[in-house]
Amino acid sequence: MRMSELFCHTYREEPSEAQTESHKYLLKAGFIQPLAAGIYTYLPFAVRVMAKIQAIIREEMNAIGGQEILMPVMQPAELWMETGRYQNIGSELVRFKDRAGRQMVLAMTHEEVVTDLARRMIMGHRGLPFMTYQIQVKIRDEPRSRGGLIRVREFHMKDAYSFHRDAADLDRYYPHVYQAYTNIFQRCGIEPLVVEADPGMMGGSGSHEFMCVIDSGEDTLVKCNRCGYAANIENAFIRVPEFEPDPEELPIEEVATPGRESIADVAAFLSVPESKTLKAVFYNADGSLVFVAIRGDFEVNETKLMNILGVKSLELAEPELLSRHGMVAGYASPLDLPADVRIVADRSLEWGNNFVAGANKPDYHLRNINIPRDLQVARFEDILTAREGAGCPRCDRGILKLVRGIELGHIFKLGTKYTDAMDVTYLDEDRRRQRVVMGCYGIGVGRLMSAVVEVNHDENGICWPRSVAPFEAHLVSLSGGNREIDDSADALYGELRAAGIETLYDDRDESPGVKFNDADLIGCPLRITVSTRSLRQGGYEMKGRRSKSVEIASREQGAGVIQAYLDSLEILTDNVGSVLKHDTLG
RNA sequence: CGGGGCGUAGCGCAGCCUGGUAGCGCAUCUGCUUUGGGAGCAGAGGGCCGGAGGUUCAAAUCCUCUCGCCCCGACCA
Repeated sequence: MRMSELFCHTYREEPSEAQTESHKYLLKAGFIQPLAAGIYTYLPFAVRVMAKIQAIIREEMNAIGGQEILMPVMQPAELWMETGRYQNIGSELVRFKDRAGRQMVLAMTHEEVVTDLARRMIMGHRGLPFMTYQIQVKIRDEPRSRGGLIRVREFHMKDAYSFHRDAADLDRYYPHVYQAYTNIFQRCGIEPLVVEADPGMMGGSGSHEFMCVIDSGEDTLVKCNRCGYAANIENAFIRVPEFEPDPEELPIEEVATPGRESIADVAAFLSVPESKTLKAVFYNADGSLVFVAIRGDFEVNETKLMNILGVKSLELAEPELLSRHGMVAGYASPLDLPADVRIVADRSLEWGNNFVAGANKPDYHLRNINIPRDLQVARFEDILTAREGAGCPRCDRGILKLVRGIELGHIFKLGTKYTDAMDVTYLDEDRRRQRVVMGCYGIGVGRLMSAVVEVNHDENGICWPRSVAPFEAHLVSLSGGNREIDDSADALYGELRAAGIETLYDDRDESPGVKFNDADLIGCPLRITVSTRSLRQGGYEMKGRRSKSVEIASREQGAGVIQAYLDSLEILTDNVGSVLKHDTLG
């Protein structure tokens, strides 16, 4: 491609709205153009990168028996009512009426349609298992888009769905997807961290997220320093700590704590560690008040709490709701709770005694609250947030570390959530009607492109891995009107194209500085310069974008030596369908 | 949805406090010179100052409302 004809231009100034590196460079180098909040046009460079990512995804999906389909974005709301998600999902699901007044939605994911498809297509056990996938636009009216392509309202997702005769077959298939996902991310130049995750609105029995570990990531992850345990903090557990309770339970005692409302203030005022306090956190869960009791030094994990309560919405209770139930914010007591207030006690309360808690009147706390002496708890739940330095729940001596990451892919064992709701069955060998079991597997394509940039850049621009670079070679001609150099560069461009090397040819009438800076910014893995200097040295200069190593290729050697140099730059992890290739679908 | 910030030329910004002819740099176009790290000179084009009301002789500037964008939080496969 000649840059003089390319529909794209780079920017000299840093775009002001960009906060993350990938957002900055994708805008500055002319890969994307914003249209509205979280909605972007993909320009030629981005389209080329995404096409390469998609090609990798297709290879890996096909290698585990996937068959590509394409499902509609515009869907009748009926299907979503059938699974209940029409009612359960908030306004991020775009709803509208068509001209005939029928209720419609724009697909934020495709479980409903694919499950409907399955019930039309599955006849008997001979038709199982199978896996279909698509690369299709998803529409999610996110409450807050951010980070360039990291969180957007319209994006491309590879979503795959597998259908099985039973859970055991899904269990057998799931590791193949796991492996294919690992291959995909590695081939794009990212070593993923796989974490145990919360299935969220998707439902199902278990899921794994494939994360790109980077400080700018929006998810917090825990990782054991000794064993392989890793989890999204939403779903992370900790080892039960060693704990030495006080030798005896002391009588309850009321103490004045004027103006001390926070755990930190109360603990300091009474000279006790925060772990000797009982923290009361109030939530408005689908409109009703929930009293959460947790040891003062821990934080509530709201994802876990929502799962336990089985509610759709959870937010901190507003003061009015508290007072309506006779509770006093800052001094609330778990004792003598009104009957209509549900209490959820975290298991951290089992790891202590003689707690300090609110007295349920302003400026007073109670010392020496003991469970179950003073407070009967039907059941302790795990609703605490894992923290740095906590013990690993899987091994004896491991310590958890917190890292940040970007969620690139998510795989779910959905089970029968959708096939139950939509009644998808098959006849087995004994002519018994059986429920179909599902898995589903997603990857955000644009987000993956962004993550590749987050991980592969320097202060001058992007350093694309060869596997997904918009072009392999960036040919820079510094002719300055010199006919010999123009001819020489033109000839080389022709040779490279003939040799099948994807080349971006900077034939513009620009100064060397402009061309070199653009080359660094755009980030093709190999830069080739033709200039009076290079010709004097015997040919063309080859410079690796990442390695910055420079070599001269003679004019006679032509494209062959460039191909060889390119091949030497990066060892591709060419592991299509590796490891688990056999014994899969199809 | 709460909190904060910002909307002035394609991009980055100044001007606003203290009302009085809308500016700067880059980019674009023309000409000449220049060509190994964002060139020089000369010239040119480009604006409903986000929008709507209001105050005023006069509004980019002051007031009210509104829309949009960004950030933090809530939310989120």
